[in-house]
Amino acid sequence: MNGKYITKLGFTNKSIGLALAAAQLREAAGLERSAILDELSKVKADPAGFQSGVYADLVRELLTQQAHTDLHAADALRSAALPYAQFGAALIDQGARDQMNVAMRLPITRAGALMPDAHVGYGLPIGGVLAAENAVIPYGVGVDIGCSMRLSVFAVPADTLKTAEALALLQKHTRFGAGVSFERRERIGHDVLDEAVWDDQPILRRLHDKAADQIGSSGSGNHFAEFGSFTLGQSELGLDAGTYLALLTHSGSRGFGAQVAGHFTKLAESLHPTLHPSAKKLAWLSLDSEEGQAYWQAMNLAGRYALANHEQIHARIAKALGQTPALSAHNSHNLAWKEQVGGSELIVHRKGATPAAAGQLGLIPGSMADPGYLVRGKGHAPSLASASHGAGRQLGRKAAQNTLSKSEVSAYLKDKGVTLLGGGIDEAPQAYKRIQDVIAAQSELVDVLGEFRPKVVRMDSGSEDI
DNA sequence: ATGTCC
Repeated sequence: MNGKYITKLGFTNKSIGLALAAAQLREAAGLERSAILDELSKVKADPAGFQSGVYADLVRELLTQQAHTDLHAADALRSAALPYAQFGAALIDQGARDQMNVAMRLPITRAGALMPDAHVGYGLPIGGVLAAENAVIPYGVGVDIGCSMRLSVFAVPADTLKTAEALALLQKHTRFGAGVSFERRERIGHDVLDEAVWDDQPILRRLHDKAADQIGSSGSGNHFAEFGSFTLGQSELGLDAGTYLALLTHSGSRGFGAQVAGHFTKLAESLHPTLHPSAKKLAWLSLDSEEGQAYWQAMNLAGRYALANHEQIHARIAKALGQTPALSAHNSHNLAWKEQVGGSELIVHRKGATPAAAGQLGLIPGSMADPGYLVRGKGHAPSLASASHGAGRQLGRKAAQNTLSKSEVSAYLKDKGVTLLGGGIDEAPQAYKRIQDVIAAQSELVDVLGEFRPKVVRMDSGSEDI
C-alpha cells in the first residue's frame, strides 16, 4: 500500500496519512489491497458509520474536514446580490450601495431596501433594511440598539414657552454626553428595570446597574432634545389642525445597548470565521442557536429600555411645564422585528430606518435647524414597510469638521431662528442632506401629517461647541 | 453610538 492509492480515493491533507496508517494495519491483518481500498472508499463516503475500530482516527479527521466544509458552504456569499429597491437613489452615495450589495449576497438574506437617507455605516448601511431567514445580524441593527424618536405635542401655542425658559428646562431635565447619568437622588425607576429578563443572561445581569444609572438620559452624537412648534395640517389623532408647542427627542439604549451590540457582534464574528472579509461585520446569529436567542432577548430589552429613556425625558419636562401631551408618538429605528414578508416570516432589520406599516405613525427628524416630520406609514411592500430615519448625512463627521466653519453654522442657526445648547460642528445642519428632498423621495412610503420646527435645541457638547 | 481594546 502507498499514498498514491489513497490520494486517488480523494483523501486530502491530514486524512492521507491517517488512511495510510489504517490501511497498513489492515494489511498486517491479512487483507488484500483491493479489499482495503474498498473499505477506505466506504469510510470516505460515510465516515459516521465507522467511528470505532481501526478507522477511528481517520473518521475523526474526515468529520472535522466535513464540518469545516459545511461551515464554509453555509457562509459562502451568493455570486450576485439579490435585487433591492432604492428610494431617492440620487440622494444615496455609492458606498452605501456597495455595502447593501454585500448584504444582499448573504446566504440568509431574502429581501432588502435602501432608504433615501442611506449612508455608509458598519456592516449594513445606515438607512438599510434587510430581511433575513431565521437569523439576526447584530450590525444589521446597529450599535445603538433601539435608538428611537418621541414627540409630545402640548395643546398650547408654540410661543407659550420663551427661549430662556426652554433652555432652562432642557438644562435641568436632560443629561447629555457619553457615560452620563442623572445624579443619584434625581433618578427615577421604571418597570423595564424590574423585568425578570435581566436575570436570564450574565451580560444582562452585569449591565443592569449601568442601565438603571443612565435611564432618562440622552447620550451623545446625533441625539437631541428640542422644543419647537408643531404644525398639524389637518385635524388628526384627536387634535385640531393648528400650531402647537412640542418636544421632540432622539435617544437610544446608551451604554447598555452599546455593550450588548459589541458583545454579540464579536460572538457572531467568532461563529463565522470563514465569512468573506467584506461581510465580516454582517456576521449573523441563527435564531435556532442559543446565542441567537440570547441576542434576540437582549436586543428587545434594549429596545424597551430606549423607549423608557424617552418616556422619562418627556415625563420630566411635561411635569415641569405643568402639561399633559395632547398628542404623542414614538418609534424605534434601530431594531429587528419578526414580520411577514411576501407570505413568510422573516427577520426584518431596520438600521436607521423607520417602521412604516400601513397606518403606523413615525417620526423623521431633519437636523438641529431643519424641520422634522410626523408621518403615517403606507405599508409599501418594496420598502419592506419602512421609511428613512432622518435626513441622513451628506458629510461624514470628519469631513464636516474639516470643511464647515463655526461662523457658517451659527449663521444658519440664526437664519432659522434656532437657539442651540451644546452641539458639535459634526452635527451642523450643512452636514445633512436636505430633509425636504429626503421626504419628497419617499412619498410612496409615508404620508406627512405634521411638521416640527426646532426652536431651542440641546445636544451633547462633544469636543467643541458651535 | 459608546467613555476610550481586540
